[in-house]
Amino acid sequence: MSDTVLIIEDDVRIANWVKVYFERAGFSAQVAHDGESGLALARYLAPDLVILDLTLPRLDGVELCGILRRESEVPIIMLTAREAPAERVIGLDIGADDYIIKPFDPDEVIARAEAVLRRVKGKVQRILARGHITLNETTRGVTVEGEPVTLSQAQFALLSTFMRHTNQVLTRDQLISLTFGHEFNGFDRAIDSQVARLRKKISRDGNRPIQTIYGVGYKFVAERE
Amino acid sequence: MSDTVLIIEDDVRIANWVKVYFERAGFSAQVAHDGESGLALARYLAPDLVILDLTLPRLDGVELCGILRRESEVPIIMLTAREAPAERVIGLDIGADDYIIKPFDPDEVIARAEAVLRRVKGKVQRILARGHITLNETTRGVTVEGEPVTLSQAQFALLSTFMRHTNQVLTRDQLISLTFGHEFNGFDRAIDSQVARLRKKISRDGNRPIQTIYGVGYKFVAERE
DNA sequence: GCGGTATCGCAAATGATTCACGAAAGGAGT
DNA sequence: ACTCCTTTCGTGAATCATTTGCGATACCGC
Repeated sequence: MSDTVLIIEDDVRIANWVKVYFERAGFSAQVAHDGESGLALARYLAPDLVILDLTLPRLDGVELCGILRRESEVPIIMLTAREAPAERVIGLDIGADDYIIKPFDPDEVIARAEAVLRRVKGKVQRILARGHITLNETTRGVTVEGEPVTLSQAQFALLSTFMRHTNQVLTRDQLISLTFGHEFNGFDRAIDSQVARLRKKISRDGNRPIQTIYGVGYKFVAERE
Repeated sequence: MSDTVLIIEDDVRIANWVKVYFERAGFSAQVAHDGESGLALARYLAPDLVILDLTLPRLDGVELCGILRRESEVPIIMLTAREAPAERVIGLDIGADDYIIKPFDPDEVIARAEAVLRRVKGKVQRILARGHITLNETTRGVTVEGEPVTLSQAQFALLSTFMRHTNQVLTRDQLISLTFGHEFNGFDRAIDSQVARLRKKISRDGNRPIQTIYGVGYKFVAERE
């Protein structure tokens, strides 16, 4: 399923040029040449991304950006004239996700578009909840029995690995490669320290989520005893 | 009640041409042909909008724009000669709300004028409030526990980014691209300085909204501890 | 009792903060 | 246009804080 892009740009030559590049990159692209038809098309198509020129006939790009923002969450990339910093700020303040200064490299447009799409799509808060522990990957917040706890980077990553493999026994090597990849500078017993520190922070009375499997490794369990 | 427009343009032909279009669009329009009489007329009429040529006899358009800006809030649209990017910046920096490059389509002038008027009149104050901090994007004012504080341009933009992503961890790279776009001249640790300066201004006893996430970045939180 | 595991503390490394300096930009007054 | 003053902001050094690998020792489970 390819993403559809709506390009609103009054200069026909530029519009088609950008369109071709988007299509070549696997997008489905549509073009509008003035603000009003752009708005109409945006409502009709519900595109995944809007490329919006700042200066447009019939309905200004800034205006249009504000309208689109109020009506949907669609990511917007503004095209601005070279050296127009004041308008740039306006464009961003009004809710555009990115902007590109003319004249631009079409490859750059594609790259930015993909970056914005990645960013916006990943905006859904990814929350893991197991038993009395929640882990929010967006806010990087961890909660134990409703209380927030603060974890270091490594501890957070380690807990994330554990929670993604609940009720599964993991050896130290598995923990290391799942959590840190293969760029870990310690021998496998360094994990013990991290597990100890993690345990100290997320264990509560009668609830020790990380169990030791003697001679094998560790297991994260969610149920209370 | 129709809006009155003051057109300050030394080329009599162009001035009248624009005047006719404005009147046809329902505006009441007046014309001045040099800077000094333009200034006098502006003071006398208190127009709702000024169309201002960049190059004027007796009193330069840039000068005039600055004077008008200091004396009132009247929106100003500059008319600039094609291929004068440096002057464009000056025009906007000096406080114009928009600019149009000659030669222009008169319909475009009307459209821009209406857009600017909508923007200025629709004094929808865009205010962000998080905890004890408020940020008014329209007036560019910031308040901490009811007290106004003054921030630099960059600090304001940075705080705005933080407040738009409350409770979300942002890396330095994210902060830079969200706040300044891709035209940032510094390496990523320059953000540290700005965060420090911003913290100094918006932190209060027992309330440090910008948290450090060691090894990751920063997080703006709204709650008190 | 023995090999595996927990706990603790330390020190090195990494990251963050603070401070001051200087360049650059903006503004005021002449 | 020129000068002087102020503000802003990136940079780097010094300082401070946190993290974390690792060893020593005590503790378990089998």
